Amino acid sequence: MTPTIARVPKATFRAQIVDGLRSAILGGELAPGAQVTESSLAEQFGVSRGPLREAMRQLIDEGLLVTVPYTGTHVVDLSVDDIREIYSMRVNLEIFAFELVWNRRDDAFRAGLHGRHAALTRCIDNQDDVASIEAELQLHGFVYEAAGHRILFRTWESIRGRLQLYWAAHHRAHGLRGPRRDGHDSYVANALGDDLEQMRAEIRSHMARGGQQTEAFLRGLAGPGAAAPSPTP
Amino acid sequence: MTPTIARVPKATFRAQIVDGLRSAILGGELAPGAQVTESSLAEQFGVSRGPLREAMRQLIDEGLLVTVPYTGTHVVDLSVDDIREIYSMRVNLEIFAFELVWNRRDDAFRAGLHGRHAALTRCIDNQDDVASIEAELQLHGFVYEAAGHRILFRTWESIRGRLQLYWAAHHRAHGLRGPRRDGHDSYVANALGDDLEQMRAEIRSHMARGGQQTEAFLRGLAGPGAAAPSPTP
DNA sequence: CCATGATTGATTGTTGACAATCGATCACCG
DNA sequence: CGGTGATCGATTGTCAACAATCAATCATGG
Repeated sequence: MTPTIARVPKATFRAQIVDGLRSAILGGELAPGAQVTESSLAEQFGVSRGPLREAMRQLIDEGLLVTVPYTGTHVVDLSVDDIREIYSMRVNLEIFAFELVWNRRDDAFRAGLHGRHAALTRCIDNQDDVASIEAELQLHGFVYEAAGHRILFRTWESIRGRLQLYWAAHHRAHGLRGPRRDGHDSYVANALGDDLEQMRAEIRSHMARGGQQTEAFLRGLAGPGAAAPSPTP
Repeated sequence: MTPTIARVPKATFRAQIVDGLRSAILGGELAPGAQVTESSLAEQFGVSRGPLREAMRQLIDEGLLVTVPYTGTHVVDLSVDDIREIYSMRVNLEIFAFELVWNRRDDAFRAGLHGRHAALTRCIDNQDDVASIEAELQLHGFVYEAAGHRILFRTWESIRGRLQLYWAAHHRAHGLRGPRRDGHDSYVANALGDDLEQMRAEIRSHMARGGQQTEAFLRGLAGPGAAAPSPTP
C-alpha cells in the first residue's frame, strides 16, 4: 500500500506543534474553555510565537480553538447545537462515502474494514476507552479514505477533531459507553452487505443513537437554555 | 435580518490581504499555476511577510493556493477530478441544505430566493458575466445560509472559492454560458414547490449539467490523460 | 450610589532581520 | 561524454522586539 521507501519526515515546527497541541486538547490537558496564550504555549513548546501562531490558526480552522482579535484564544467549548450539527453532517457525509465506494468494494476494502472492526472490538473488550475512541475514528476514517474523494475526506477531517473532543470529554465524564460495540457489529455487517439502502438506514440510526446520548450528556452538563431549536446564522 | 447597529469593521491586515489576494486570483490577475512569493506579495500589499504569510495559509486552506515547503507557492491549477469532486460534493451539500430548510421556508426565504433569482436574470440579460457569476454564488449561498447549519455553510465556503475560480476561468475562455438562466428558472421553481424529492432530482440534474460542461472544457484545455477514472488517495 | 472617563496589565498584531532548505547550475573528474 | 559533488540564488521557515488593541479596574464627579 505505502511505498517501500518512505519520505524522510522533515516536519516543520508548525506541523509538530499542531500535532502536539491537538493531542493536548484531545487528551484533556487543556480543558474546554481554557484560555491558551501564544506566549505561554511558545514557551512550553520551546519555539517562537511565529510558527506557534500559525499552528494555532490551523486548530482554529479545525474548530478546536476559538479566538477573538486582540483579546484571547480559548479551547472550544462545544454546545449541544455543535454536536447536533456534527452528527447530522456525518450522516450525509458517510452516506455519500458509501455511495462512492459501494461498487468498488474489493478484498482490500473488506479486509481493511474487518481489521479495524476487530481492533475496535479488542479495545472495547480491554475496556481501553482512549484506544476505542481512536479505533472507532480509524474505522470510520477508513471508509472516507476508501471513497477516494479528496474534498469529502477533507470535510471529514474538518469535523473529526471536534467529534473526538466530544467523545473524549464524554468518556472522562461517563466512562465506557456500552452501546458502542453492538452498533458497530451491525454497521460493519451492513457495510459489507448487498443493500445500499439498508446501509443508509444503518448510518442514520447509528448517528441518531450517538446523537441522543450526546444531547442527554450535554444537557446534563450545561443545563437547559444553551440550546436554540432553530439556530440562526 | 441583520442587527441595526453593525459592528465597526476593524479589519486586521490578514483579513484585508485575504480578500485582496482572493480577488486577484479569482479576477485572473494571478493566473492558475502562477507562482506567488511571500516577498513580492508583501511588497505589493505594503505589509510585512508575517500577516501576509497567514493570509496565504488561509487561501491554501481554501484550496486556491498550493505550497511545498521551502520551495514555493503557486495559484492552484484545477484538474478535471477537482471539478468533478466539487460538483459531486455540491449535490450532497445542497440536497442536505434543502432538507434542512424545506419545512422552514417562510416569506423571507421565498422573497430572498426570488430577489436573488431576479438579480441573476438581470445580470445575464446585461451579458455581465462577472456579475452573473457573483449572482449565482449569491443565489446558492442564500440557500446554504437559510439552512442554519454552520458546519454545512462552512463546508460550502470551503469549496465556493474553487468553484468561482473555475467559473471565472471558463468565462474568460468561453464567454457567456447559455444554459445558465434556464437551469435556474426551474431550480427556483422547484425550490419553492411542494415536492422535496423533485427538488433533489432538480439539484442532481442541475449539477450534472454543470459537470458535463466542465469536463468538456477542461479536457479541451489540458488534453486527455490528466483524468483518472478512479482516483486513489 | 451610579455613571463616566482614565489607567493599566495582558494579549494579540506587526515588523525586519536572520537561518534553513531547496532546485538548478556548473565545474570537475573518471 | 556521463555522472558526481559543490556552489549559488531564491524561497520559505524562524526569531525576538515593538506596536496596537482590549477588558477590567479604579478613581472621579455628579
